[in-house]
Amino acid sequence: MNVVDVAPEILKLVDDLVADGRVTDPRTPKGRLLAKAAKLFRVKGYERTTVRDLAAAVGIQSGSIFHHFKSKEEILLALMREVIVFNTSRMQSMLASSDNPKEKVLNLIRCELEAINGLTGNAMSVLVYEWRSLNKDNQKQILVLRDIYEQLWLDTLAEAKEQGMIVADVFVLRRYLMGAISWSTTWYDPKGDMTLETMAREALTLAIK
Amino acid sequence: MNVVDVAPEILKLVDDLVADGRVTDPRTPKGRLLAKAAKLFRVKGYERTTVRDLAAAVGIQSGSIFHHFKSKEEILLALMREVIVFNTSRMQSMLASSDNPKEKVLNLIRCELEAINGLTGNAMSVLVYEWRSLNKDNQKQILVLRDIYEQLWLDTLAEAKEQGMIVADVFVLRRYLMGAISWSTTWYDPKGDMTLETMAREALTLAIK
Amino acid sequence: MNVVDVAPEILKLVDDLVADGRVTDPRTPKGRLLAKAAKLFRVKGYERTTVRDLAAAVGIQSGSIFHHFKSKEEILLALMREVIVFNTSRMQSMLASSDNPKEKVLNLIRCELEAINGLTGNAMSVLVYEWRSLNKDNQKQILVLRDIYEQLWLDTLAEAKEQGMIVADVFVLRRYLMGAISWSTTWYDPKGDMTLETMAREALTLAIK
Amino acid sequence: MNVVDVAPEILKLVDDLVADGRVTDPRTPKGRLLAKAAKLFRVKGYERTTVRDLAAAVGIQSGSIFHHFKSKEEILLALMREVIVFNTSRMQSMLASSDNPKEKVLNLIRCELEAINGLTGNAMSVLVYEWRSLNKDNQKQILVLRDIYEQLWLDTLAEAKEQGMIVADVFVLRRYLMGAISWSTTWYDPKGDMTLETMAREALTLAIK
DNA sequence: CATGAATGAGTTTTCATTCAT
DNA sequence: TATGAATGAAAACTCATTCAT
Repeated sequence: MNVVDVAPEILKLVDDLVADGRVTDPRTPKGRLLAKAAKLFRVKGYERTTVRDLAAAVGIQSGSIFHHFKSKEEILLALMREVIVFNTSRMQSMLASSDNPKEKVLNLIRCELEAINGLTGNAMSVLVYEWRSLNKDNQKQILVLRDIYEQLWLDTLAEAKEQGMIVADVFVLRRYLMGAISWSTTWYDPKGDMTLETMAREALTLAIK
Repeated sequence: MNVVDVAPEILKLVDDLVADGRVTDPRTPKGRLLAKAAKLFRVKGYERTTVRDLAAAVGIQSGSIFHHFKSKEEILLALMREVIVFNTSRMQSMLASSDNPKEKVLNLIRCELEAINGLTGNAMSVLVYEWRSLNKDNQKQILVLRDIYEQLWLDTLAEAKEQGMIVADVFVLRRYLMGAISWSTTWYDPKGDMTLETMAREALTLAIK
Repeated sequence: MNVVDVAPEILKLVDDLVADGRVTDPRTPKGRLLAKAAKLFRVKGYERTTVRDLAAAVGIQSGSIFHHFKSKEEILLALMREVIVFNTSRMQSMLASSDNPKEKVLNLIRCELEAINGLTGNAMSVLVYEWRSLNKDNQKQILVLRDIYEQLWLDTLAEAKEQGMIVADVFVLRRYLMGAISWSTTWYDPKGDMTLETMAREALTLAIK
Repeated sequence: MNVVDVAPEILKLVDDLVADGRVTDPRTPKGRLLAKAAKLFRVKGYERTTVRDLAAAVGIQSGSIFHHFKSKEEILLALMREVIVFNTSRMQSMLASSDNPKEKVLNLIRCELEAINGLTGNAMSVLVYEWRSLNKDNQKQILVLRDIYEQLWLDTLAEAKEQGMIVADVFVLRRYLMGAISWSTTWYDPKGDMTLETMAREALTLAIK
């Protein structure tokens, strides 16, 4: 939407996923709609965002929304699906870049903080906080994708624990970290003094001493 | 709702607050309505819970709700106000019981985990996740109460930091802890193997080494 | 709606069915809504009649319709259910009044002509011509009731055939008669010269020589 | 649509009418659209059939429909106009083939049963049951054509009555026959045991003893 | 002629809220 | 206080129709 400095490897990742049909091209009308929806759903909440709000945000008529998506819930679903797909891919490539377990955990934390507070922040917040707005079938669909994502975390934490870097229960630790990181969407200000890197290092000390 | 084993000091606290007019007596129709509302708002979400749902849950007609509360949002507001008032009081009395900073932090954690996953769990979840459903004025009202609550945390953490028990930034740490503990509402199962005490000790290791 | 001369035995029948909960009291708001719906659905067609039309016809707001019926289709369903129940009851009592097969057939014809062109004319037309507007489940429900009604016809025609009064195939004859009689809704004018009794006798000659 | 055995005189009739511009050539895209529309309008009803349904059925995009017809209602109108024109022509040539009034009536019945249950069955059903979907002007237009068609019936029945073959009122008889024959679209199964010829002879006994 | 994205007026339905009883 | 019928504004969604390409 804005001309921001997006790292070239991110642009490459998006292009690859668009080419695979796994995410919607953000330059198409449908992609722009998804971006605006993420923002509105995050700020106002899914239920309080009307289809008219969405349409107004992208400059079309409300009826035209349904040319792109069968229903309002389909928008939410697409949003959630694509944000997990993207961040899972991103995390996978980041994990590949290091062998050191501690570095790997730090990378996961960086990645998730970036996901929550960076480019995909709106969609990630929606994923975390609008879960109940999906019907059971759609929840199941997303759950499959989340499980893949979570397994990356659990495997990495287990590796660190084997090496004695972690004493806590891995499962509980992951849940605590998830809550801690997700919640940052409500208070972290990217324009403030603190960098995400500082945040990541603080978070690492929660997990690893 | 059910006859559960509630610690006598809790009952006493409720009675005191009821006497002060700071919380609604849970044995009155209005109190029962608040309890049911907390449950429904948490499970279905505030927006997706209709006034009819609420009325059906307490066995009255939807119109009768408005003899107790001026509007649906008033119910949400009362819920949030009372759950903070109650848990702030509770935390204050717990803090008074110890001088050891580490013990104090542990007590805060215990208290908040208990608040989120125990008797006031429904209302606490609603407080955390339905924030955007309040209008600006009501948000301001609740914010005043939350600030009092949060100050108890910040003061205690600052004390522990002074004594070298904490290296992290106190503000960031508190936010991380808040997210971690709040999020447990989505995964902690009181009927499972893990006790809240175990959870509390795990959480303590996030903060203090 | 209007003060018409309704035969006392009809009023009695309605009262009995109302008392059993099998038909809606036409004097209640819900009953008046059904009557207006029958008229509108017949004249404009079910699909072309909007809920707003219905509401305007009974002098309420469109939203209030849903206080009485869960959906627009529920109105159609109730209409169809009640008109069959009523006319089946009526036919049963008429059949009981004669032993002569020819007289019985004539009575069935009178009854159906009366149903189509008399008091229940609107609802009967809707029953016959708006069938496809019901979903499969609702069609099944009505089919059960229609089968009971049709069996009265088939049994009576079979009796007349046994006595040599009919040569045609009973099944085909019934279908032809049904079409002939139903279609009269499109052309018979109760205010014109021809009486329903004349119509009935003409119809009898189609069946019995 | 399929390669069915169509009598050569029917093909000839169609060709003549196409040459006159009175009916659309069924081999053209427009003609195929009309055929599909007839089917869909009959099965789902005119109102419940969307322009998208029509387009999908003929394998084009919904916008392209409007290159062939100015509006959806124009399709309905063309359908009705052409099916009457065709069946009127057919009836006229059939009437010419006999001098015997009884034979003539039988031929009319055969012709109408064939029209309702044979090749033009879909369009005929639509003509009979979707009447209210035309606006007043279009109704008037079709009415002119129907009157020509009906006059063939009335003249023939009047002739038979003069010869003492019919006792009933000719007008009422025609209406009854029309209803009886039209209704057969709802129950007659061309793949079942009964032939249309059997049906026609049964129908003849309704009219003539 | 064909496409397909967009329109915009219209539809059914929802639901917090009111108020006479 | 309680009821429950009614309100009315707003919601999601539909769909015939248009039009630039």
